[in-house]
Amino acid sequence: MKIERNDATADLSAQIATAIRDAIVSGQLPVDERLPSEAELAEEFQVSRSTVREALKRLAAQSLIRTQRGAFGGAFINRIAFEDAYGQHVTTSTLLLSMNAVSFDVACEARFAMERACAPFAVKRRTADHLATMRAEIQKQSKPGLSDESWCASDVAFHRAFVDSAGNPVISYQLAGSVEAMQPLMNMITFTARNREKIILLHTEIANYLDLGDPGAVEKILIKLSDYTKTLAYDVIAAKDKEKRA
Amino acid sequence: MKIERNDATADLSAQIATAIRDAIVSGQLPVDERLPSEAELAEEFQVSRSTVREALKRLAAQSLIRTQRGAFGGAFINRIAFEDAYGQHVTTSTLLLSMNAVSFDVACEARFAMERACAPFAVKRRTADHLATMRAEIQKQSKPGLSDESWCASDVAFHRAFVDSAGNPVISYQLAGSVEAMQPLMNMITFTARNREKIILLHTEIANYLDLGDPGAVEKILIKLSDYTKTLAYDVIAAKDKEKRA
DNA sequence: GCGTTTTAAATGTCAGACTTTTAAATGTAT
DNA sequence: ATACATTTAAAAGTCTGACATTTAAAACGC
Repeated sequence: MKIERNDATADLSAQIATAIRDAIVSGQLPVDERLPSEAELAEEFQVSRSTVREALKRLAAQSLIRTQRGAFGGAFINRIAFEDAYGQHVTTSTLLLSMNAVSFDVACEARFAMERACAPFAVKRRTADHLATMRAEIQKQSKPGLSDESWCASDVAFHRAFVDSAGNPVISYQLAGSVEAMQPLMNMITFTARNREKIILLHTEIANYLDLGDPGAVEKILIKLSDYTKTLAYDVIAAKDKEKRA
Repeated sequence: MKIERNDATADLSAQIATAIRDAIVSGQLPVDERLPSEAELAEEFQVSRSTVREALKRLAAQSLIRTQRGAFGGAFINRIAFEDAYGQHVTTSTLLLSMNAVSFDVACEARFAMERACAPFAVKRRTADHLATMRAEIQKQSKPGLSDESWCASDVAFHRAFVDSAGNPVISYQLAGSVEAMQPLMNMITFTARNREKIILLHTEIANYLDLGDPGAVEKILIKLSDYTKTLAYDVIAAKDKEKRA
């Protein structure tokens, strides 16, 4: 591994983390390879062990390495799992939306545009399992007395099943960021029984057309769902504005 | 902030990082809020300062906080910028593809499916700037003697401009992961002059139809481009297999 | 040969000191 | 009084050295 500390202004631990990260990303360090021990790295980079540890924690936070205690333990290059990547992506996306005043419209547009892109693959590859999951979520959504939060969670689960039915893990991963990150925004909406009824109808139509294998129809319903979601959001925003002025 | 350390098996620094992360993600800590000093956090969580520091470095690695030295410095909740999120997303996606033996087909399908989803918005919102960038990249690609690496970089720049022309930052962010993460895979392909010529033609057509405002045509070209890219990849894989057997 | 114990190597944690940075507070001269 | 220089204190950054804990290999005993 190269000892290249480019940005001399940054903290030592950040420089070291970057150096190791670059080595990992560029493929110089194969998966499951063990890094030198903390003491050895400290010697190599001419810093204290604490500094090395801080660098390693940075890498661990990104799932680039995992550490194992004990003899023959150490820091190992981690094969990043889809699961880990999901989590990070969702966290980042959620914060990105909530902190940057991304409008509901923009987030909604992005999400449904990408969901529509799943339709052609979903009709080809959806399994009975996917359809069953979607229909189970629809059942849940029909239950009276469901809290807004549980409703939204079920909504996410439904859409997740739909996206997964496209049978492409990369698409599922990328979309996790858009679909799940919108949940906090959706949670702001108070869904009336009438709202829910309409959405459940659209969900049912999606499941049905997916079953029938009509991608065009699925896309059309998704557009309707997107439009309706936006309408509901408008009402919430309008109500808030009114409140503010009062 | 709550002192909740759920997973007693994890390292203290990981537990503390999780506790603070949860507080940030759930919105309990507003942007630019200052966290207590390291010494205060150490007291609060009843651990040493080093342990707190390791926790903070983990959060810094995810751009959740930024630290400032000096009096009135400290750790502040960071407003995560699209730029930071881009970088993390690209790093994670790149490793996800390279480490998990995601087939070229799957990655390619995901990428072009999502790029196609941009077409309707791109034709509506593309500016003269976007078109100029795309055409400039096409010019670059026509230069003889361009290295494969430079060629791929320009290819990414072209597609990035196309995606950006959809005028939705969330779409741009999500797609960065798919488009840029494929570059290492694309780099494995050796592009002959003839290959490049064909791709340049398709790029030109995309720019032209974008200019004309025909989303259907753009999508068709993107499908052609996707198919052609897959063909080239097949050849590389076939050649490698042959080499292996020899 | 198999189970147990020992051992050594590694990470995890702690305590305390020192360095550097930074902005506010204070002082000083015009 | 204002502008500039100096001091000061708070905080992160770094280092050193110690000890605790975990773990798998090696040594040992039966």
